[in-house]
Formats: sequence, structure tokens, C-alpha cells
Amino acid sequence: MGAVNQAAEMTHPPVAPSPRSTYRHGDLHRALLEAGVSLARDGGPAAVTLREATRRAGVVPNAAYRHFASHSELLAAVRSHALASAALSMELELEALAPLAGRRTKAQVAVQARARLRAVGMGYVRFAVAEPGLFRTAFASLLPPAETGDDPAARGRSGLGPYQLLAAALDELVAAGVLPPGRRPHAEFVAWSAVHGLAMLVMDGPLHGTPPREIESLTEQVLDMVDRGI
Amino acid sequence: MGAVNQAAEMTHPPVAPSPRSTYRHGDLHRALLEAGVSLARDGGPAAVTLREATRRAGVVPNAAYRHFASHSELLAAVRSHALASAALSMELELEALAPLAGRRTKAQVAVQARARLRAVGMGYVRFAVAEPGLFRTAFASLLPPAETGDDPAARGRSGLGPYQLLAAALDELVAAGVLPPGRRPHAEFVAWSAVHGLAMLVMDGPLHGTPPREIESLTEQVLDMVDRGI
DNA sequence: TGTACATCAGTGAACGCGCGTTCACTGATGTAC
DNA sequence: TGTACATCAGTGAACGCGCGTTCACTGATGTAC
Repeated sequence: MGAVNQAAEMTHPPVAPSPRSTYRHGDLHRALLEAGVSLARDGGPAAVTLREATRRAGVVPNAAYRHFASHSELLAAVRSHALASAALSMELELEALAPLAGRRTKAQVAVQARARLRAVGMGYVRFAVAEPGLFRTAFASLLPPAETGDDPAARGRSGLGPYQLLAAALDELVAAGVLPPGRRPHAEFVAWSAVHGLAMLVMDGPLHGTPPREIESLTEQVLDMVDRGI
Repeated sequence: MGAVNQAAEMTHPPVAPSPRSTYRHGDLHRALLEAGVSLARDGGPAAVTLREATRRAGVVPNAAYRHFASHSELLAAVRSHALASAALSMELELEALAPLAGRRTKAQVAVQARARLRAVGMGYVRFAVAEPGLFRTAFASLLPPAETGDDPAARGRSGLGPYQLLAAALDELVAAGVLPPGRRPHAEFVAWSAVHGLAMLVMDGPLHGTPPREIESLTEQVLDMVDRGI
């Protein structure tokens, strides 16, 4: 969980919103993006407004137009950041997996491939729990793979976005002989459905406010279902 | 699908939005509710505004306050209707199942119970496909079971809401000896996750615009996963 | 059976809200000579 | 090395938008006598 929070932070230190001494702001583009991310974190995509972002950056509303062509361009930039955070959360779960040392048997490879799919799903749900506002911003309108792939800012450390991480895990599952190639087509949608639905139930639904331990075990239950049923 | 569209219609014929001859409207409460449902159908919950509803009812904006205490009360009424429509869609799938005639073996009962869970899931997804706006209104903020149960207008013909229909299907699965009682707790959330996630993918996600035939088969795939994995 | 009156559904006008966006401007910065 | 000047980041004021909501009103309806 700590890892997830870390994943959601900006790479750079925040620009101070305190009164400027200089006429020029210095890095308003970044300040607006960071304000936007902060707004998204607290209130989801609807909370990301140009006026509030400029307010937080200590600047007049229309100053934003020197750096973003429109409100939706700022929102898109914030969404890319949120997608990258989601990817990072998934990558952290993958990295936490004990790597296979030396030679590995076919059975070991199969176990590892299944664990990696679980890790991807776990990273997705944990991100939703830790950062519901950013999660909603990233996935409110679930982007088609192509659009996600466009923006390099929307990817994690590995250079892959959330969708690509899932697809890669499923490919590994086929390579490891766990998932029959005939069941590979559309498998990402099947797996994605399960974890996305759970995320929604936890954020907006009857599971809202459920203690972390229970959510964790419920997530395991859902991942069991995916593991057995995909 | 035709059954689903039927399920989404109002029980009563619509009140004409044409210019009134009488001073009194006649049934403004109903007219506002129907306008609200129509708005939700086209644009989801955000499109349900008091001003537009009164506009469509051919009445001045504040006239709505004779019938609804506030905007959110109208929205709640519309949401109840949307929930009832969803329940109806699920019930229609259940009714389409061939009933077991006469004596039934244990194996037959098990098959039937599994078919009923599938029907519930299928009704849920088909409703999302046929009526995305109403689906979003019903489930945008997934209501806790207690809140759903409160309002009799939020239920289907059977007197059960969507959540209760799912719970009942799972109970039958246990009674039929298919689902071990130890796995019953939280099973509704596991199953719900899968179909809700798929619905989102279809409405807002990469599956938007996918031909109905493919969505149908993808739904079967997800229901297979639930069947095998729950 | 007719008349006086209370009820209350719908009117008309106005509020303040926060939003995105446009306009003409100003003044610090950095470059060209 | 100093000066003139172009650039362009941020200012100030204003726009129209649609929203929910409040106020004092009016006039058709239905009830009490």
C-alpha cells in the first residue's frame, strides 16, 4: 500500500503556490498539471477545472491558455498521469514477486506466469483503493488501447500502460502453457471486467468503507475466479 | 433484446408535452418523472436536470418544486425507475428459461440453478447494452443493498431489485449443491464484479461500438468464468 | 342548486454560483546590433 | 559592453452559459354552506 502511494506521487517536487516574487511564474505548465492531479486525486475528473487549477497555481484564470489549449487538454494531461500511476502500481506488484533463480522447470514457469497475472490484477485494485480519484480519472472513460498507447506520459517505468501490462501477462500465460491459445482472444476483456467491476464496487458501491483486510481477501476471491475461470 | 427495450419503457403512456389547454397540468409529477427518465436514457444521470425536465413538461422551472423537494429527489426517483428497469431485464431472462417439468433429479436442479445465475448476469449486461444511459443512472453510484431495498419503485415484477435477484440466484446455487456454502459469503460481489466490469467496458470502454454478436459471445465468456470460478 | 371562499398548482422575475473562454493590455525577459 | 527592441507570459475585465433555488403573485379548481 505504501508502494502504491509512492507510485501516485509526482516525480518532481511541487511548485509552491505561495505569492510569487517574480513576474514570470517559472514553470506554470508543471504547476497547473500538478494542481490538476491534486484536484483529480481529491475529487475525480469532474474536479479538474481550469479555474481551480490556476487558483492553486496563484495565477489568473486565463493564464492557463499559454500552456494548455483548452480545459480538455489539461484534463487529458492529468489523465495520462493517472494512467501512469496505475501502471506503476501494477509494476510494483510485479516487482514484488520473487524472481525465478537459475534454471526453471516448466511447472515453475507456469506458477510464475499465473502469479504475474494475479499481480497485475492486484495492482489495479490496490490503486483503486489507494487513489480512487486518480483511478476514476484514469478509467472513467476506459480508453481504447490505441489512445492509451499514444501518450508516453501515460505509461509506467516499463514503458507499458495498464492495458499493455495486462496483455503481456496474458501472453506469458499462453507461452507458459497455462492458457490455451484458443482462449487468448479477448481474454484481456474478461480479466479486466472482473477487476474493474470490483474496483467500482469498492469505490462507489456497497463495498465502500469496507475494512482493507476484507477488501484484500475479496480481491483474492475475484483473482481466484479469474485464475480458475479465464 | 426486444424484451429489454420493453422492460425499459414506462408502465404508463407518456403525457403529451404539447401546449396545455388547461391551467392545471394534470399530472405534472408523472410528466417530470418521465421527462427525467427520458433525459437519463439519452445522457445518463448528469443529463437529468430540473430545468430541462420542466421544459419538456411545458412548465416553468420552479413548478417542479410542487412535486419534488429538490433536484436530487427527482434524480432519486429516476434512479429508482432505472433500477426497476434493470431488474425487469434480469427477470425477463429468468422467465425465458425453460422451467423444469414434473419431478426433477438433483442433476437437473443443479443445471437449472447454474442457468439462472447466468440469466441474471445476462440480463444485467444486456440492459447495459440496450440502455446505457439508464444503466449508468441506476448503477453510477452502486447503491448499497439496504438503500435499494427501501424503495418499492426500484424493484422488478418479482418484488426484488437487481441485487436481490443476484443474491437469490446464488442462494439457489447453494441449495442445489453447486456452490459450497463456505464460498457463499461475498459471492454476490465476486459475480457482480465480473458483469459490472464488462458492462463498463462495453459502455465506456474499448468495447464500445463492438458488434452485438461479439458482445454476446464475450458476455458468455465472462459468464463461463463466473460459472467455473465462483 | 347556487354562491363565497379557501386551497394550492403553476407563473414571472430574479438571485448567485462556478464554469470555460475571449479581448486588449502590460511589463519582464532575452536577443540583435 | 551598452542600448533598442521584439517576444510572449501573465493581467484585468468581461462575456454568456445553464444550473438550482427563492420570492411574491395569480387564477382555476373543488369544497362548505
